[in-house]
Amino acid sequence: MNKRLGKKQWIDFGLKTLATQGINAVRVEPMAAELQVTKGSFYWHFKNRNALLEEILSAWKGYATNDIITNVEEQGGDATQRIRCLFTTVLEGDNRLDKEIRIWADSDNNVQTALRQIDQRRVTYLEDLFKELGFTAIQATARARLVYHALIGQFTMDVPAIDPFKPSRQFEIIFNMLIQKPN
Amino acid sequence: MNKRLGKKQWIDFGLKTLATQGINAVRVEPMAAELQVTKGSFYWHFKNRNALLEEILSAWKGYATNDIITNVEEQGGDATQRIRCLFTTVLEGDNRLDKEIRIWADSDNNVQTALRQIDQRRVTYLEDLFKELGFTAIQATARARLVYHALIGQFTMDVPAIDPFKPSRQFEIIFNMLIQKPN
DNA sequence: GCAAGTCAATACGCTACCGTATGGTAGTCC
DNA sequence: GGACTACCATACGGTAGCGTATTGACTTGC
Repeated sequence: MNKRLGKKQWIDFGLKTLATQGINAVRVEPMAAELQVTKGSFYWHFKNRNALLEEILSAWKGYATNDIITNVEEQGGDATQRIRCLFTTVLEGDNRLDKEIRIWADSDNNVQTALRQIDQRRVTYLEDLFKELGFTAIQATARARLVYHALIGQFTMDVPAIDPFKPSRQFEIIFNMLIQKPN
Repeated sequence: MNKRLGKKQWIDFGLKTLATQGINAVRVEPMAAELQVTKGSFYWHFKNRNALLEEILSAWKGYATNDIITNVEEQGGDATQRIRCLFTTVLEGDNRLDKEIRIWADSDNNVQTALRQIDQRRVTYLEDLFKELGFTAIQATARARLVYHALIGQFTMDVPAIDPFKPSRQFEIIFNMLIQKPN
């Protein structure tokens, strides 16, 4: 048993706490208690609470940049398949961290900025997929935004991702709607 | 000049503070300072902070129940017009309060419950509109959810509601997409 | 014009947390 | 085995905010 902690453990635990209990629960004394150490440990690794928050944010940036998109691209397939893949990946994933980051962003400008960049990147990716399907720029943009906003909305209200009764049916309807060319 | 405060002023100011600075800023001493009184006033009107929070929540429930839907219904018109009206009303409105309520709900179960009810009501309303347009139940459900989630997503990321350059164009695209019958 | 009722100021104790200072201990290096 | 490093405990002082108790002051009813 390695009772001694490293900086990484603190950051990981910070991320976990953020994801499960929100940014307000990321406080040094309570966390120290849960980790069975005192804050003496914390202040050895970090200048102050804010330093931890910054580390947490940049850890998330790492995850989010090297993210679903990469994953989807690795799976390959044509645009239709990739869109489908992206959907299911997001819908089935655990989005609590993303959600809490979004909430955190409401009260912290650095987080806000980081989040916007990630959002931008994702929307652009979606746009490209739709263009690949033959949609015009503006058609692609409209669709990409609609989808992305819906995805965000989906998990900020934590809708049970898959309706237990009519599961994939709705998914297919929406999917077809998005893919259908206008007129 | 009426320097004396009533319960209502406190609640209103609470709502305002919530909308502009989030639930974390709804604290009695800071609010008292801004209102140019001491907390002696607050504790005369309320048992404790939580009592204020409850009042705030139920005030919001009032707004939210007697809400956009009522508004849209008053405007009248057929389903298409009403959907269009609902869209623009929401997109042009000030959704900060709704957003902060949603954030608040993340850390308070009562709020969560209230919010779910409102969400439910709104989605159902949308569903009915789509049914009125001749969609089957499941088609209507899928569309209603997609739209609602997108709307939520739209303002939880605070996307500039109307893109300054291509304003209504995207709106029309999405609108047509939603209204078009499958196949 | 005086009693009741309404609102507010002040002063206090309490908790939760931040951050610092200082000293202690267990491994590592030579 | 002494020095050095990495980590942790303890004790302390400080702040923000909650809630309570007491007193004061203005307002209205009679």
